[in-house]
Amino acid sequence: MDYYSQHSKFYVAVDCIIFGFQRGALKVLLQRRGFEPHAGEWSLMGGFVRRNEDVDDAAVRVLENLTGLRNIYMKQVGAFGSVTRDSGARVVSVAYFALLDIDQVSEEITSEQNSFWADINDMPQLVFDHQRMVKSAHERLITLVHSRPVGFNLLPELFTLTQLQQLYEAILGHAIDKRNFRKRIADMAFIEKTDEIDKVMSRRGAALYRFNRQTFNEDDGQRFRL
Amino acid sequence: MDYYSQHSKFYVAVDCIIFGFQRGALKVLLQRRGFEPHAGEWSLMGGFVRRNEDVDDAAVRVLENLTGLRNIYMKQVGAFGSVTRDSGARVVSVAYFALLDIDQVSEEITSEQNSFWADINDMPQLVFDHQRMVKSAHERLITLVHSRPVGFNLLPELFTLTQLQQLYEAILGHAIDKRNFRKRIADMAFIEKTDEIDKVMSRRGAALYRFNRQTFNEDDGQRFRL
DNA sequence: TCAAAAGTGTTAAGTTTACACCCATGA
DNA sequence: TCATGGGTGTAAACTTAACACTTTTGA
Repeated sequence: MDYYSQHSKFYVAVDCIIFGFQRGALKVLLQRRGFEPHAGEWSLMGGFVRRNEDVDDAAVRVLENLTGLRNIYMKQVGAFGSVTRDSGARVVSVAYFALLDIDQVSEEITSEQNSFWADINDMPQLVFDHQRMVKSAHERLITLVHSRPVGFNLLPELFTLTQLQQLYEAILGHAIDKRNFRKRIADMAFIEKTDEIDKVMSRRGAALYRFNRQTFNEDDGQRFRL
Repeated sequence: MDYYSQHSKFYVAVDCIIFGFQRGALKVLLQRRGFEPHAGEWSLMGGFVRRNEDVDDAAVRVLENLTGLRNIYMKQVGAFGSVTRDSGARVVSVAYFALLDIDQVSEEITSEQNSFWADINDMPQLVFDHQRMVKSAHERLITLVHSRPVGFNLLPELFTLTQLQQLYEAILGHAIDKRNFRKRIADMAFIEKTDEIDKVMSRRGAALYRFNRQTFNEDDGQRFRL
């Protein structure tokens, strides 16, 4: 008997905090829990880690199952390991957050999954410690967003400056001065104005912009800061 | 058979990145691994989570076992869950970092534990993914230190401004202008000058300061930023 | 008396904030 | 023609960065 086998084993799960942005609001994808205890209540999207699966890969798998999307920006939030966190069994859960373009998730798939996009400021009660997970994930997102160009993951490829500003206002939870915001954006060469015009949000039309990741990576001096 | 029991179980471990500060250098406490595989090689201080133990509590327990200290500042770094990370068995490990005053750890206990304080810039090779854990922990520490008064955990209760500056230089990895540094410190009412004088580091003697956590918490306007 | 660390201000550059009006368009 | 969202610049306040010499003491 080796040294390892004298120790206890645990279920290991992943839970995903899936962020989206819609009509000026930051949203989180929630799902009705499908098994006891607390079947039918709202929870994050989760799943158990498999025997031969990296924990990170389990999160990717769960996300793909529930949204149909791959290659999504994900980051680990941390492990939640209280003895009593899951009343059904001892489960250590690793939380991940994902940032995606809400329009890429078909309504078909969300209704099939019994899931819906809750406003982060108006969420139903969640099972177990999922509320805490959301809070941690949101805090991480706020920190991240100040120094890394991750917000673009929540927008379509082409977006207007108004959308971008509303996105940051939603994440940070406070208003931003329009002129100052646009000045800062103008200084970032990797946020490129395209020739396209969005006519959906205004009669006048707004220029559409694109985040150029390559320019961002290449231009050594490029930094994102808000 | 309930829904949980169809899933796999895993060993869950904690690994501690224990930071200390000594003679101008940021240090990490390493230990010779006591069991196979890789027995005798350098590793972080770790241990397995017990059946009825919170993961956070396991980290506290491991730290206390290996340093004799309690009530130490600790924060989770994250879970490391690659299938192949531990060649002995499938182990999901949750890393934590701790900040403590190196002088509080007796040399007796470190020699008994086969451990030593490695300079963060000159560490031996570590087993498994422990090097990555140290890197993540250090990055987290750098981020944290910019906005939270956590550095004091690495110093004795009374410290000189030179010590404090050297600490920040060691954590951040770059030199800081002495006058600018001292100006910023002077603006923080919660870093109090005491009547004590340190005569160890200089003939002239340097004023000893103290971090007053209460003042920091109470004074609502107080913010720490470096 | 000298070596070693402690202590101390000013200025210029850069960054951040506050703030209000005209523009283009479709209904 | 008017309602709606798009787009634009300047000045003051504040923050950061650069920089060099004097003090105290024990050996």
